[in-house]
Amino acid sequence: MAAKTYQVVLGQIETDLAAGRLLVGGRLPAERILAQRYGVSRASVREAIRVLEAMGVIRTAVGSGPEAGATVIAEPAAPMGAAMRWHLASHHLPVADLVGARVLIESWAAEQVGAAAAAAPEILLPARELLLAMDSAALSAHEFLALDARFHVTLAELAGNVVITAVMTAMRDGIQAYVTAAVAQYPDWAGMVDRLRGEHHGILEAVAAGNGPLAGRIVADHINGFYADTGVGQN
Amino acid sequence: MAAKTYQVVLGQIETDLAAGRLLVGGRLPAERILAQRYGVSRASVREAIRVLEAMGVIRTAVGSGPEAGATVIAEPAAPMGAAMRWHLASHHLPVADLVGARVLIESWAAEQVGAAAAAAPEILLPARELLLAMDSAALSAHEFLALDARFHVTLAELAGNVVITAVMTAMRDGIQAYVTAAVAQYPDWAGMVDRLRGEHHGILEAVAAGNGPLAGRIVADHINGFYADTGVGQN
DNA sequence: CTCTAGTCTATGGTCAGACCACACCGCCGG
DNA sequence: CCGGCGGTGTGGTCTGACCATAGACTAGAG
Repeated sequence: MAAKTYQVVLGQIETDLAAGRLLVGGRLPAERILAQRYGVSRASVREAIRVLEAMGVIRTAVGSGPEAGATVIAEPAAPMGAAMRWHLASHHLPVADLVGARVLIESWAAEQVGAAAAAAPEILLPARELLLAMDSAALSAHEFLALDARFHVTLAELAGNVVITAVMTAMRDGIQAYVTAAVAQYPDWAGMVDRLRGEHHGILEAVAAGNGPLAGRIVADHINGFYADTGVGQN
Repeated sequence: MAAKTYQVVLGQIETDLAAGRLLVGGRLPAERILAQRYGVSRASVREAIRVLEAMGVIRTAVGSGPEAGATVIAEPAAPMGAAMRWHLASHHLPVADLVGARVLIESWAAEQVGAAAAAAPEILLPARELLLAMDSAALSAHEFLALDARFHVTLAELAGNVVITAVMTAMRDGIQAYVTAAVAQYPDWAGMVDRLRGEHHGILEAVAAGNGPLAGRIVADHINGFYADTGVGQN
């Protein structure tokens, strides 16, 4: 199969990226320049740029000045989240499998963080602040869920593995709409919030105590319990 | 931020997909038709189609007949693999993190499969055949690695979680070039192959015996050992 | 001298229309 | 009956134009 024109452009850009000629924070040449340089039409360059954008490799902006143009970024979670959304939409990615993957990844992350927190307890500060914010009574379900999502992603981040963080973020992105929809119909949301708060504190305490395995078990129960009660992933 | 034209098109297609108006195996209308239907230019439709292609949602082919056009597919692993390649290239995704994620996912998968194989041993047949093929002495390093990759992905598939399978496939895709490059410089490839063969059989035996935890441990050692010896991910 | 408003310019965003390459489908002549 | 050959629908690519935006520049007013 002969490479399509836009794939040739992608190959060139990948080479530049790997060789360090393009750095994160730097900018791609203008579309018209790239078209001329590679001897292709601007339309083909634009198709390549669309793919790069979808892959979280660049961000485009119109106008002039240092913020404009195609800037190289590094957002590995974005394409994975988008991919999960698309394949959830096409009904070929069961929500239950996402839940299973979350249990695996988050319980592992909790274990790791438990070990790390024993040596450097201060790393847990961001997570503590999120829990404090979630203890506020005046939160809407939507706000609470947003903080909840950040709490889980933060814990995963603390495990210090970019791949795990990316997958975790991607799953939250993909699943968010389903959670919001399920919660909107949940009869006893106030009670649910109370329980979630308690479980969150349990997780953080276990992690802070350096008890990784316990933290992992609580996380697993926390996630499984939530999805079992709300019915997300049961269809 | 006003939605760009191609994003509008993507939104329409996502709606159709979620509503079941577009099914896997079905075909998108022709680009010219879509352009007319949404009142946009064909270029914008094409940009949307490029994104869908990158997301593993469609496959395009020229010509006429049932195989031509944009066919809806379901390849969630493809975009994740591509994303990992891109972000490995931009040096913002350490190979070591990929290795860590592999250890987590594959050892978990081995545990799961161990439990499942106790009830239905025949599910291991494809994995057995791959090991037999790998025992052939006449394999080049490249061929061996290809079978090795399939063995690992097959084990992950047997765990029956689409997300895990996708992430696993993606990691193999992303890491493949690095492994090939490292192996090409490895001094004692013959010895390495012998060891890998032995470890693979050990994994499969533990799985077949229903000893999930043991299988998980062997898998973890197998992966960590390989990367430690070849030096992949140490830079 | 300073500030403001208007203009310039570089950039991505979008469009229209054309032509090519390809692969099936069906007609028509042998 | 069958084989070649043109029709037709599809994506692939190019050209060239114009619009929208946002920073940079500049001339004029105060």
